[in-house]
Amino acid sequence: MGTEDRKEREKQEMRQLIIKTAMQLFIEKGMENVSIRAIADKIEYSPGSIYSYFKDKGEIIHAIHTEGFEKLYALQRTLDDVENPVEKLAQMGRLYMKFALENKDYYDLMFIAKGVAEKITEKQEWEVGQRSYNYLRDTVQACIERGYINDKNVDAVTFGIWGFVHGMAALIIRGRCAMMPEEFIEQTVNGSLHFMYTHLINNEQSR
Amino acid sequence: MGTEDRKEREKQEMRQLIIKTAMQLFIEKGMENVSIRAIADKIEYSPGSIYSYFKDKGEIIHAIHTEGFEKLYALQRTLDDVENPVEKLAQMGRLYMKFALENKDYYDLMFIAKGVAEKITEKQEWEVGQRSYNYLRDTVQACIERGYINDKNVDAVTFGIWGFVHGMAALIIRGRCAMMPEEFIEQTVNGSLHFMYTHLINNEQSR
DNA sequence: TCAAATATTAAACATTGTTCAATATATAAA
DNA sequence: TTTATATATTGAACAATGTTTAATATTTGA
Repeated sequence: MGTEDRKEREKQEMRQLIIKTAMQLFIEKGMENVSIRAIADKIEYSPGSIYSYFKDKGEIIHAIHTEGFEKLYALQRTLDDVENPVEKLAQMGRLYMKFALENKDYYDLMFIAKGVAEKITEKQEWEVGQRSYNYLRDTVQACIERGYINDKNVDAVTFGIWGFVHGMAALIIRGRCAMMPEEFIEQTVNGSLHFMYTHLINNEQSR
Repeated sequence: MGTEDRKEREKQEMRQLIIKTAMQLFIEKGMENVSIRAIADKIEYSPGSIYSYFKDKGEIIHAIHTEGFEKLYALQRTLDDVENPVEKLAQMGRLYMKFALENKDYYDLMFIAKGVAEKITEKQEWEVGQRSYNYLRDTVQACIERGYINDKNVDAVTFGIWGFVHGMAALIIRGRCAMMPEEFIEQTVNGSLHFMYTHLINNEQSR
């Protein structure tokens, strides 16, 4: 009779509205300055109502978190056609930094914020992140197999490279770059990425 | 007549007691689960009293933050006698990771936590961190000057190397390493550090 | 011993996430 | 259409948070 389907659809729409509104407020006022009441106010519902759609605040945050991973993975997949794994790695680095710095709130939630990762290990919900990690790992693996990287420890290299880009992003997002003027950050990051790729990777003739 | 000196000393002792107690509770129950009331309880004072010694909670956190930087800098200075800048860089990397992973709460406060860095830019209180940064930068500079690193952009290289170690530390501390089993983390980090130093640095004969 | 300065307290405030009985609304059967 | 049942929504209440402040103890200097 279709009415149950509609109910379910409306429920999902409401969930989406809450998530969307929460994200708007996150960007506006910063993640920790957004209360359930503020979200409820904005959609003209009572605070208690939110709890018929989400178990708690953490579940809202987790939903946004997952959305972020979808976005990142979609970006990574634009590199599917890049044949040379070194070129792919270089582009992925730039793309990753771009994503982090242009979506600071998403990135924060995904990779920095406290109290988000804990619940994830409970469920097997890391999958959505695992996809992105594997995409990087496969590229590193290809680099090693084709002799571009002289280190057989795929996991160590992958983690190191991830740490490298994440580290810069995290330091910038969490405001730990007081030692350099704001306007130099971008070129410094570019310089660092360049340094990484010219030094970590063997040039063609050496393999 | 000395009584003012004593007053001042007692005030400082009280400040220290509060900081010490706060740190204890931070380690015990995690940074965000420590209330002013809990600290007050533990030292058998009223919550309000804390505010005669610290402007607000942020000032307590900031004091611990500064303590952390003292500890880190002291560690770095143990490398003063290492002549070879490459060796010094390698050791500094290991030492930095060790500090981060053995003092997760300090490290979190110093380099990850939100709401700590903001107040620092207000004052010129970044100095204590700047010292540590310069210590790294000077070492990188020496590496470049002696031809161990083929990149003239000192700041980019320094930031990149810092990002590299910070990134790994931050991912571990904030629980973003679900893709690898707990017991492999240490050896992976060691592998990454090794990868970094064997690839970023020219070997002796090439300079 | 006593007035002035200082330290400490307990109570109050506003804000937070969350719960829950009461109420309104929508649905399915008669 | 009316009625009973299920669902959705509300608003008040709770406990915990950081912080302020008027009242109270305590310490100080004469």
